[in-house]
Amino acid sequence: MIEVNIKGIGKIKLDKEKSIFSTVKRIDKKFAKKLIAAKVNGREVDLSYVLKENDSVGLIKIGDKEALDILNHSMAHIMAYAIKNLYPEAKFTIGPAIEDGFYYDIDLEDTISSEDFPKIEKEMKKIIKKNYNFERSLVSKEEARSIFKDNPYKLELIDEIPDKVLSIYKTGEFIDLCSGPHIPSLSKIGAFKLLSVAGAYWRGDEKNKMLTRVYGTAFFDQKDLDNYLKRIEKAKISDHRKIGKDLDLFSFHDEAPGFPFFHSKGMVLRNNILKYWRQEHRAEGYQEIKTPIILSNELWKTSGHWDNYKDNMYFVKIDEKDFAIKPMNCPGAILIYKSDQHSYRELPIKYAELGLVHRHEKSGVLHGLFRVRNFTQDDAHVFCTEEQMEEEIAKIINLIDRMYKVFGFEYHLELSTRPPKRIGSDEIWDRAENVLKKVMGDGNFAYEINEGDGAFYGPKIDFHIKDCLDRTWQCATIQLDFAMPEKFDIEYVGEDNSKHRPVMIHRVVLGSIERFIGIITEHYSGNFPVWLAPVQAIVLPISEKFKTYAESIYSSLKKEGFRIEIDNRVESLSKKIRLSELRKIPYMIVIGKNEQNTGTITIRKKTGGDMKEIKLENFIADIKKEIKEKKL
RNA sequence: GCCCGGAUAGCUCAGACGGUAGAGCAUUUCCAUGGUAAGGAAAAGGCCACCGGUUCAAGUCCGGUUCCGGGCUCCA
Repeated sequence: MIEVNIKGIGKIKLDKEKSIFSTVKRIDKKFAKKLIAAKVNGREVDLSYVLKENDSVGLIKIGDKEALDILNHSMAHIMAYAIKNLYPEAKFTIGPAIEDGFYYDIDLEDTISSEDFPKIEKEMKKIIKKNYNFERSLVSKEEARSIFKDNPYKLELIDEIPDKVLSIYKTGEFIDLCSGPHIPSLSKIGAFKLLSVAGAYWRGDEKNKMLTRVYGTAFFDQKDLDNYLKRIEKAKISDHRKIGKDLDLFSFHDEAPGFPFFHSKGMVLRNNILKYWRQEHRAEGYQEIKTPIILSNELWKTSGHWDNYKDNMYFVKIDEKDFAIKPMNCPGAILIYKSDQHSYRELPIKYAELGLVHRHEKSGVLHGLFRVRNFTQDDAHVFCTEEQMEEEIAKIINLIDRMYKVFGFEYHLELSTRPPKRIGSDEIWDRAENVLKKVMGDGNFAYEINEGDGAFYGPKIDFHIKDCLDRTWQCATIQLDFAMPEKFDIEYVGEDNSKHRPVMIHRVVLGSIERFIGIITEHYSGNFPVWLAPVQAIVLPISEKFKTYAESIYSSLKKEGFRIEIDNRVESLSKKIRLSELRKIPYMIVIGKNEQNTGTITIRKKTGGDMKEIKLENFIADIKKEIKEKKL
């Protein structure tokens, strides 16, 4: 007689050891059908797991996040099985479940393209029809080595597993090294689809062989797959590269790969963001500066960039002397600090700089405005005393929080600690990391730790924003730096009339203005709030008869400073509305006989429906209020 | 940088087997003077990314280059 505790069911006595599935089935047959796997004493196991005395069991059923992960992981095996059937020489490496799907990395002589997907999917369906089980068995390391003797990747993995006994799973003829668990039956698979194929280095190391990675996704229900595919489609139409082109915001050209061109409508976004940015920074006591783009190599040697950042920098020669195009703004700010003596009374000194930096990025990583080779950082360098730094960091966090709210962003924090390649002593790093931890702790900010990801001169707090494809992007960062002041030997005169070393805080709020514009474009799907919209309203006369009145409305609004257009073309109203909708202009102003007679205008909001005939001055007051409040 | 794929009109895309280019939208003009997401007609618009090769003949086949896309590595 053994006793186990099953969460949601309670303590159960069994007269002999039984599997989880048969135990639950005896109690609730219907419920058992929904089961996918279980967690015994905190470890995920198959439903075939045989219960032991005192086991504490949590059930994983359809609907749980873990269940979907297990399904996807099982699908990776099925896909591998199918690929093995079609490409017998394929060597399999790892095939995990990931967010929204799974992949398998395969060493393959043939190339697979998305055109091969139907063929592979068909083979997968054939396998699923056979309704195999995932048969788990335990083998010794020696047995495992002999089973996978032709697969150097699996052998490498086997050698690294500390356990003496390894688990393998057999599905039909396909055997894979795997800790499991798996779905109890292939009949649980509701729907699946192969999504894409890509290259991936073995173990993510670019020195290793490039493997073929096939991505796919699976769900318990066809409807869930359909919804997922719809979501992907929706993300595609929010893509800032597409919207940027459609709305004439920016462009890229072969003549300057990775260097964005901003069109006049894109500049409206940019200038309005910066206007707001300057307003916030003035209020916070920042002084705006501007430093050169080209600076002597000597400076970059002093700063440590030459040793730590050279591969990402561009260089030029001027009058036989070597110069670098700045990849960061800090040395310039330091030169300004050094151009004068400073007293403790002046601190903190906060230099803000919208600095254009250039960084050489590998060609394969360029990605619209998200990843470019030149960008404008909304940078600032705070020079302060050690006593002031906590307060200053807290102020920066609050500033970032305030500014992100205006755009309606969610974000999370990460603390990046000392990287292998760095300047400054371990004591300095300890101190700096502790200060950042303390400030986040005091402010009750949850954060993750990103081990070894700090800048070469100091640890940092990073703010990550989520975009429409659920990718996260680093925007704001706060970096604490004891090293650079040392290198540049900067100082202030203290209360005691002797010289002291200030601490430097590097920080950006929006990060890169270019990237930020990309992010908000996706965030709003191009439907910018009125304060940002490149065109805020468009006047649409119903016919030529009302041209004069329409033009008078247009010029009144223009005079008020709004970004306004008029569509005077000889086209139907429906067509003009459609085109304005496609251009995502927030307000359409329809002018016809009624409006002319009563001296009013009719407002049509982009969202449709909501139409009203009002007086021009009321509209002006409304829209001014909306702009002032930066209404979302 | 690496793997796979792509590049045809301003935009979105068609173009079997090689025989020198086609649609829709946008643009211009004309007709219709219109009431809330495409009124009708016509015109104009192309070094088919670039360089080379095969061929009587290349948008199409083969090399190479550039750029773009999906990933990997890296990153604001």
